[in-house]
Amino acid sequence: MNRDIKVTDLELKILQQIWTLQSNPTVSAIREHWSESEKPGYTTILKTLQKMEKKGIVGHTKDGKQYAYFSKVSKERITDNRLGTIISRIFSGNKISFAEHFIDTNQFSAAELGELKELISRKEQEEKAANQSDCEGDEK
Amino acid sequence: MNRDIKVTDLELKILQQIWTLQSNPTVSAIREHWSESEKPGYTTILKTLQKMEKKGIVGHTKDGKQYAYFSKVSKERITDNRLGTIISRIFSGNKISFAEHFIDTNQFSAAELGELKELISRKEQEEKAANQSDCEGDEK
DNA sequence: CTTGATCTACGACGATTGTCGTAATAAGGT
DNA sequence: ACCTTATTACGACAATCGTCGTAGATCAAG
Repeated sequence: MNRDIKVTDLELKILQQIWTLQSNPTVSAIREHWSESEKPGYTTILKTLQKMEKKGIVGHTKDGKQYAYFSKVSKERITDNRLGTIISRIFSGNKISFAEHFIDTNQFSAAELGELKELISRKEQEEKAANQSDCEGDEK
Repeated sequence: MNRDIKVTDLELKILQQIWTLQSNPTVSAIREHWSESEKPGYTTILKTLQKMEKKGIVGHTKDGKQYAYFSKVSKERITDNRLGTIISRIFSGNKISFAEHFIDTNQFSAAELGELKELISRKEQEEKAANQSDCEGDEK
């Protein structure tokens, strides 16, 4: 039922504000996150929020006469969808190949490269631990 | 002038075929890469290619009465654009945070994790070498 | 209760996308 | 040269997106 989650550019920007702000923002609060020169009209944001609500991307509660919006999709859902497209369409499904591009084209400092290795090492430990408990628990 | 390179879903699928195929494919060749049940009409592909050409995304040469299309944008351009959006909008510009998500949500085998570490180590060496030669005079 | 200010609801519009149908064109065979 | 067929060109259409203008609803102050 929760199919393809696909959000447009404006929708994504709106979601970004909702995710960033701690509490459920009103239309005006969401709109504050554009620079004055690029701020879309109030009704543009509102209408888009209403469409998003119809699609199940956001919901709202009432606060006086204003609406306070909250997200109904996780960053992870959106990320997975978009990243999945990149990997499958551009890198033919090869995650490693994508990773290579990612490492190569971003300027990472030595410290950041260290962090990345740390991340991977941690993951390796996790998997090792998971395998271990598999052997102990699922015994014959 | 080569601004924002933004391609739609269908355009990206078409590019995928062009990138994948070794030589410049004709419309029919491109169209072959859809499963029979989902294959768009011949003219759908053609028209989209024509629009893409107008936008400078592809070009074509003539081969008898057929056109042979080739890509004018690199996978890297498209990747950077799309990945840039993900990192800036969803991960607030934090590349490491994105990497963490990437590592966590994809099921990497032990071997793949090894490859990833190898990739990073290689990058570390490269940077060290680059710094070295910076000190020697080839500095910019 | 009336008024004014502030929000939301709704409709319209131009641009773009994906989709075809159909017309025009070009090659090749006979 | 003529006809058939494969290919390209063009126009149309519904759906969606971003964008507003404006109408309607709601609340607070007087």
